[in-house]
Amino acid sequence: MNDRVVPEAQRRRRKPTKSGTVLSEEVIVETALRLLAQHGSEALTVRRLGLALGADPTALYRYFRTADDLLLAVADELIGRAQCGWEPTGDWQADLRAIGLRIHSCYRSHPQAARLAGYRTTGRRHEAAAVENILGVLRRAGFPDPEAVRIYHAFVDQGLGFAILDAAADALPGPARQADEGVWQERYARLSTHTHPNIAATAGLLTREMAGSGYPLALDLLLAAAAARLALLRGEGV
Amino acid sequence: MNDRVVPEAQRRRRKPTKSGTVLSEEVIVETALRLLAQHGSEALTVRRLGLALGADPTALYRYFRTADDLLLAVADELIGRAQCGWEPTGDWQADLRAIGLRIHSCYRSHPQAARLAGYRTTGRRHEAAAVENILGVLRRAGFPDPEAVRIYHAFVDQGLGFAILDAAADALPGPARQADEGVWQERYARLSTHTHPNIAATAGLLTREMAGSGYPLALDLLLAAAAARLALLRGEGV
DNA sequence: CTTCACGCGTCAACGCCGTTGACATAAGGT
DNA sequence: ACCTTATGTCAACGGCGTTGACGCGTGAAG
Repeated sequence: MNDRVVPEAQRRRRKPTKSGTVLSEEVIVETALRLLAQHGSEALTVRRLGLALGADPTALYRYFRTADDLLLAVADELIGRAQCGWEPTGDWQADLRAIGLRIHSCYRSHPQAARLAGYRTTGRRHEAAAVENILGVLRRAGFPDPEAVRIYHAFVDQGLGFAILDAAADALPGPARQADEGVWQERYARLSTHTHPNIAATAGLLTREMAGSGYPLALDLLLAAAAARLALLRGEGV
Repeated sequence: MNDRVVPEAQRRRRKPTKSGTVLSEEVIVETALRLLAQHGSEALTVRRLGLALGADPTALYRYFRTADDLLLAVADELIGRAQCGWEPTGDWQADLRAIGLRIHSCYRSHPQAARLAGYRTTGRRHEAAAVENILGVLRRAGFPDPEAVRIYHAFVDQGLGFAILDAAADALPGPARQADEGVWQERYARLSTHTHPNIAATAGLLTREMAGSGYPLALDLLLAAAAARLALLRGEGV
């Protein structure tokens, strides 16, 4: 049914659910975020969300056309939270590092939303603000416009790519997640020195390294290389 | 049931299905890839795969313990295809660049599969070979083991991250994809100089830049920064 | 203060999904 | 030629998202 949903602005009557709570888009999105944070990504089903809200599961269809729609609303909320309170310091490398890490950690803390919607270009308010901020940092740092735009692209998509990759791993249902993480110990640490000498020689290091995210290092490498380019441009310019 | 699956090596008897086809891991994985390519990522269900194979859906459980297991096999096949035919040249930067671009383009040519399985750690044959190769390139280049492992992690996850990000965008259903791509022209190019000065100043550049992938530049930046680190290590070492 | 339209919570049901256990059958070493 | 057992098939389970019909009670209208 397409016309089940009444736009939030036009809602007039509020009927409490059986258990007494009053529903709204806001309450539902917040409950969904709480559910995800507390009980993992498997917990977000229409039925369980209904249960958590103390309402019939199908009541949600009065607020969102599909479960997908609900997830997009959750994702939108995330973008806002990632940027909330950020201020430029004047040190462009520190600023970009901070922005990158914020996006990454914010997406990872709500992995299934990140996985579903992290690669979309929304064109909405929060996204536009982020683009403006990052471009500003780069141009103020002294990158000429064409270079600023190219680095912007690499920087943003690197952050989103890692965010989606790590979020997707975080969002795996329990058993699969443990299995994937265990591979480094259970399997790679036991490969023969003969067939896989390089893995065998670094097995212990690998197990430890792969437990975390590769993003912080990749981010630093990108920033370092960008700084080298900037120095080169300045050196030639003068 | 855990003991339904007989390891591929030990399989002896082959009984054709009702419709006459003979099953094997290989046939199943290939059919799965075809299904994904032709009918999108939602098309990969046990039941539909069984239908496409002309077999009872549950016959798959003789080959893969769970549907997730099957997905891992698909992921590994993708990794294998990305690597097929690659040979080291001795120039570590060129080698890593080639591997990175291969993974990226291979995943993008199977966007549905990449989106579904690109972030998994399979621990299977092709993945192990890839890990071994990349570690080998880095260690032969002269990176000490701890550094080699860290750079391996950043390099691989950056490649996978961009691959999944770009694949996800490629795999968007037509209208949504055009909408997302159009945002740069339709929306960002029209923002006011006053509220978004940096976007307004670079709008034309942005529209052109965001049409492609940011990966090639990000890859080069990562390799350049890694080379700088290596030079530093060598300088100090001597 | 009454009336009454309709917003929205509820219920039952549909058709998918992955997975299991029991069963049928035919291949192949002996 | 037998007999073990690999492997295809079938029926069934519980969970999922989603829909259509129903009716309660709220808030506006008179």
